[in-house]
Order: sequence, then structure tokens, then C-alpha cells
Amino acid sequence: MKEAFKALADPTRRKILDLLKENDLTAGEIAAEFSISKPSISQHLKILKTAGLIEDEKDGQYIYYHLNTTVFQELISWAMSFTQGGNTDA
Amino acid sequence: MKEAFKALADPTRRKILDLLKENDLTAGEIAAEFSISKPSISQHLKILKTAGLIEDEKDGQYIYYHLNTTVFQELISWAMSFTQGGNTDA
DNA sequence: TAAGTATTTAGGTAATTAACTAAATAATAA
DNA sequence: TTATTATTTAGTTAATTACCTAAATACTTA
Repeated sequence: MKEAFKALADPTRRKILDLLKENDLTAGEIAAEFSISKPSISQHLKILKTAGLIEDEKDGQYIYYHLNTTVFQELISWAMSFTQGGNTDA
Repeated sequence: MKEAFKALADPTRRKILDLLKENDLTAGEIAAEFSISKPSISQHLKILKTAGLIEDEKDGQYIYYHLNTTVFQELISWAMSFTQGGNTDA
């Protein structure tokens, strides 16, 4: 979770997640949506992957990225613990 | 939300939120839980407040801080949009 | 094997952030 | 009013981050 919070702090990375919500995409397809360099996008993808928010899958020459929902679910539980219903005490 | 993601990236700020989950606390009481200086804690409180995660209330000489659950609820909605059930398409 | 495409790694720089100390502001109590 | 306590603001510094270009790696195709 620690890594996820840091990963989510950057707007470029949140936009990458938004794109992956629609479709699985290659690193190149993701980079094409931004005006920043491919190496920079590659760095962002690495950070998202380290945080467990995305996973990659190699398909020949390409690397496809897709969301991993596990950490999002953890995030939901975390945030719920701060709302009325989220109190685990009796 | 943009500010909230940035605010949540720091572990000190997340620990402050954990403390406020239990009780409303003054800035001094919060600072006492950490080994960092009071001015630094004050800065963190300002960031959390700007992000809408906490609110303050003056009581004489003291300033009490408490959670504001609104942004946590927004965060839950945001995270849910990335999980299976969260798709708004038909 | 050689050339081309996709992606990452390496190394460097500018901007941001988190911490500090010192000083300012606000309220209370003597 | 003066002293004390609580908290924030101001200014500085060290660490982190986000970006860049250049080079390396991996795969495909001729």
C-alpha cells in the first residue's frame, strides 16, 4: 500500500490507470497518449508495477499492461476505515 | 482529489489520519506522537487540510483537528471504478 | 546475420518536498 | 501589561522526484 499511495500521487500515473481501465495497452500505445518521452512513461509504468497497480505481459515484440484490481480493493478497505461505517470497533 | 492523492503519499500524514480516526486531537497532541518538530507537523496538517481530509476547530488556545470523511468517500468511489463492479458502461 | 521496431536502463538536471531553526501570531494567566 | 503556552509562518537545506537524451536489450523480419 505504501508504494501504491506514492504511485497514485502523480497525475500522469493516474491518467495511465484511466487508460488501462478501458483497454489493455502496450507501453508504446500508452506513451502515444502523452507528450512526454517514452523513457519517462516507462519509468512511470515501472512505478505502477512496483506498487502492484498494474501487471505486464509479454506478447512477442510488445509488452501489454493491464490493471491489477487487488491493490484498488485494498485501497477501498483502507478508505472505508475512515468513514462512519468503517469502524471495526463494537 | 488531486491534492488528496498528494497528501496521502506521505507516511507521516497517513499516520496523522490514523490518530484522528481514534480521537479529535490538538496540533500539539498530534506532534507529541512523532519525533519530528512541531513546525513540520503543522505543515503536514496544513497539507491535509488543503486536501480536505481534515478540518480544524479553534477552542480557546487550542486548535482541534478532526477527519472530514467526504474526500475518503470520493476516494472509495474512485477506487471502485477500477474494480470489476465499478464499470459504468453497460 | 543485419536492420528495424519496441521498450528499458543509465546518467544527468531542474523542480518539488520534507525536514530543520528562528521568528511571528494568538490566546491565557499572573 | 508581561510572561507563558500553543501554533503557524518564513527562510534554508538535503533528499526525492520527474523529466530529458543517449545507449542498451529484446524481439521480428528481410
